[in-house]
Amino acid sequence: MSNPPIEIPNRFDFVESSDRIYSQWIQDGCFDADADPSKPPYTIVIPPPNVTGALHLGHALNNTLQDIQIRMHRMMGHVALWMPGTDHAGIATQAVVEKRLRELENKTRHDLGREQLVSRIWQWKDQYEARILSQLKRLGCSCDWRRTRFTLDPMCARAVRTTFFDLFSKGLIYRGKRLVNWDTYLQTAVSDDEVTTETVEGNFWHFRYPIIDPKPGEPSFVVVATTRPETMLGDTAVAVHPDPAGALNKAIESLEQKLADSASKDKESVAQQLEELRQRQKDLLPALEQLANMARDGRKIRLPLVDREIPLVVDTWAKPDLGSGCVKITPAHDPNDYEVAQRCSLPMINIMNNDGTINAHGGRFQSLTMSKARQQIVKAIDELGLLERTEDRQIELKHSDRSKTPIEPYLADQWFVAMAGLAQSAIDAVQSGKVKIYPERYTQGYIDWLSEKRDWPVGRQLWWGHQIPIWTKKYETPEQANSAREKILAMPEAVTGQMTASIEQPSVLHVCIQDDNPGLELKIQSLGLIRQEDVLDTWFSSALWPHSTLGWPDKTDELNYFYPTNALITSRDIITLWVARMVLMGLNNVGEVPFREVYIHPKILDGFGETMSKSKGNGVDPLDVIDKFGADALRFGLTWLTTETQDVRMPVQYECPHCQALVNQTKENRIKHRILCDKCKKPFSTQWAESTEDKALPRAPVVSERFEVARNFVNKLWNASRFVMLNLDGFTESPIDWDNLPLEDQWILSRLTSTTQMVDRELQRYGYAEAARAAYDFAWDDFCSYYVEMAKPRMQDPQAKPLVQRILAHCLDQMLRLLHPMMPFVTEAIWQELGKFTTNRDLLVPQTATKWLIQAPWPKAQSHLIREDVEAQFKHFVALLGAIREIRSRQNIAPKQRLEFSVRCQEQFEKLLKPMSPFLDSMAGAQGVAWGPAVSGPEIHAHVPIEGMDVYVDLSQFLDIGAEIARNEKQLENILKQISGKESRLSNQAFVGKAPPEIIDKERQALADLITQRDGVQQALEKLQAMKK
RNA sequence: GGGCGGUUAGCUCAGUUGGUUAGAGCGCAACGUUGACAUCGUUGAGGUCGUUGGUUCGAGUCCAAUAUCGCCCA
Repeated sequence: MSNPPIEIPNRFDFVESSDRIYSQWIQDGCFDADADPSKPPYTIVIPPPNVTGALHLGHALNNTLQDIQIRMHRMMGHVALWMPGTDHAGIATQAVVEKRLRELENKTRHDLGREQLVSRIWQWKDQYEARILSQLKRLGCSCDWRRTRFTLDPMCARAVRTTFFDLFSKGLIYRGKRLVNWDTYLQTAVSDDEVTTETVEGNFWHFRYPIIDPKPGEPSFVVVATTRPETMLGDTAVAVHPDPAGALNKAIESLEQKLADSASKDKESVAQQLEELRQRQKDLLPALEQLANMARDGRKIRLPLVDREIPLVVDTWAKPDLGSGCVKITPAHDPNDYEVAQRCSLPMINIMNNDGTINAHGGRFQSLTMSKARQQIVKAIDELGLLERTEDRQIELKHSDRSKTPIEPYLADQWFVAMAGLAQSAIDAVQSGKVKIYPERYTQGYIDWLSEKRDWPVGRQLWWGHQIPIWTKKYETPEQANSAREKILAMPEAVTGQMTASIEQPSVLHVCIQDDNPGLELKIQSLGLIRQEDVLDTWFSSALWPHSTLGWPDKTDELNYFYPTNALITSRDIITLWVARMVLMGLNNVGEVPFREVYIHPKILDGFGETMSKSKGNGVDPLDVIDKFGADALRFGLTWLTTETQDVRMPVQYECPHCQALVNQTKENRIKHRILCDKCKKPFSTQWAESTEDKALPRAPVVSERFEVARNFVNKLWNASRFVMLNLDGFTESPIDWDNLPLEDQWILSRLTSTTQMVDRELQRYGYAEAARAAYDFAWDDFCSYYVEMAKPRMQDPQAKPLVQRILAHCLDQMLRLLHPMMPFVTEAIWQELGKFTTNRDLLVPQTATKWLIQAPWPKAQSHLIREDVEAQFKHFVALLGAIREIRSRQNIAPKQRLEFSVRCQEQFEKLLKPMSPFLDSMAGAQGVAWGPAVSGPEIHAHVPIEGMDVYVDLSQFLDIGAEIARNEKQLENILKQISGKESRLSNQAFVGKAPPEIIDKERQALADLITQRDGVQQALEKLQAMKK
């Protein structure tokens, strides 16, 4: 099979090829993975993207890296399953839909009701899921789409119910009153992980609280300071430190220590703080001591505005070194105060409604928002003459990551998963090495976080998610609750383990039902129990993803074969939220870790080092990049950038839709609705466009020049392949005479083999950039710049041609395989073209090429082909070629002008390089006229000394003496610099005495070479200078 | 406050266990296009490796301090 008369275009048409190839893969079931005990499995579950919105560049990176592993392992002969799907992302998705509802229809979720809103969210989900999956397909992801899952689908729902029931039965799920982070905008609790702290300008208000019946000599009021004055409505105590003198002394001591340790420029401020504390010791301490005594004596305070009697208590939370030394205690609205209340048995008064307004406990401030109440309370306190002073102050304020509004700490009923045992199991899994995290430095954070063993608040006051399968009733007495419980546990459904019940002290009954069972639910409801409205935290269902997608709780063949999965590839911000929870849930449910390895990849930042996000306007849509550069370029570009230590910084540009000029994105223009092109001055719109006028303008895609490297590489590979195929006419499968291969063939096979080793090794250890660079360097430098160039003259020789063809075809074949995981489309397209010429081109493992490259065996390096001696010899050829090219360039000799050179060298160099003359001819337009130890340069020449050789180029026709003198002078200077460096090193007794002998020998040898070179250059210079005169 | 990471050419990044003259791509300069590729080729210019100190015969690499940027946790 050879020589079909076909035209190959000189560009890879990725637009035409990609969709066609992708659907052919699908058609042939190339991505399908079914349990096959005769082969090893390789499994990755996708980190399910949120259906909140479309994918961005970070997802493109994440999924490219997964696809590389999947494609490589598939080629290695594994049954490679990549499990796809999406995540319902409770808060995030509901928030987006609610926001649209408000903007477009001016309605709230309560106007619609639960059912209606959830149905709207399903519509949204359907739309974005489709979009996300099509993005993944355009990226080339080889997921087993038949298995696509969604965290809210019936299969995942069943896993959630089963898990919840199991944990509840084990007593690991409970309800309690806890202080939660309340998002007043979304009206739900959010976890600590969904909260960010920001520094804002605020105030510190100092209030006077009157003391009831002070004894003679005692103050008539205490001063407390607060950044949130409205919370005073819920104050239930004022605290003072039990031992103010001791606490102050301790603070002073630690500052003194700090003063001694700190650098001089910090000393001043530390000294100042110290002075303030000493002053405080003098001025304030006696009063604080007195207050502590008063507290012990049971003195009470009259809380202004609400007119409530509250105690003065002692607690170490009051810091004598801060403010007045006294602190108001609002247990229902501050985490620290909550702890004080528990220690001192104080009542907890909740003053806030779910929507962030003041409730009935706020008296006349009821139904004001917290911020309105703040103003009025400060005013009222001031009018009572109780406002001592107001300070400006920077305060740390928690914000909800979801709604970007300030968090109100709030006492609420909350469902928790008890973490102690579960967390320990997940710690053990990593410490024992059952789960390995790459790069290793992320391990500590994982362990630290789990070690806190904080119970996991799993309830969310949302409508979008898995509703908690618990039915609840509060009884009048514990006895009633208990007898109801016993009645339920005696029901057949409880006896058979479909249902269980527990008591929340003192008299609340909770019934948990395992499966979706409307009949049983009605039965329970008829007993007056009402289902919990809350849904579960999204991460609860995500935590089950590796086994729920494989069919758990059923013992499916898939679960048996594909679990534990091999690798999880994700981003560092969800190591705790997701990775840790998957580990502990996998261990709890299946009894085995969910994956063996976790690879944490870099994040993509914009040109200013900021994370990309839609809300900043600096995000990049992968489809824009794919449209402009092709999916292969996007993938290879991202792979190229995935180094171990660094995040990826990616400056982005708008591509003008009128003239295609690139306009740099800046912090200024990235928030604009319309931008004028720098070049054609015409306006275009951005993602922000709102007015009909702006929207009518064409939108500029946002792209990055950083994909040009990869786009160029795709082109290079395509054209190198094109060259090979255009030269395969008359291809025969003749056997190779391995023992008598020419140097260049041995060399390229050696390079190919090391490259194979490198790519294989690096990809298996997630060294993506290293693998990409190795493949790139081989293809571009070794194969294209040398081997293909040397093949050109050899092709003219009918005797040499068959061998060259075989080696070319072999190298191309192997290169395509190595590059396929990184750039699947172009390599597959070439594979199909190449197959038209020959399907038997693998020199090492004689085999017929598979129909699709995606199914081809992964190359196995045969290390005996690595020939360091050959590679070393080849370097001399490269040096000689470089020397001649350098002279050509310096002397500005026209490319078509041929020239002659001679080489003074040892015989072994002559033997080595003389046979390669044809290559110097074709690659440098130069002909060697004399070789050997006796050679001296022609009368008028340029001279370049290289290792072991003196190269002379006959310049009688071209010599630009000035240029030649300059070149030699520069070279001489360089050589002299090196010589003096070496001489001083070698004359250093310490070096000669202590350095290892091989290093010293190397230095001596290098020095001798340099001296020879120096002499040559000096002679040449003398000659040139004589000619000039 | 604690932890992690970064700082190397104009830009974006590599740099093995310390060992010749610190590399790549882009950008820049010069030359070049009828046979794989101008998304290309050849050649070149460009770096006191954030700062200071230490260990060592020898430090971009190891240690300490420091500056600065980013992220995570409190």
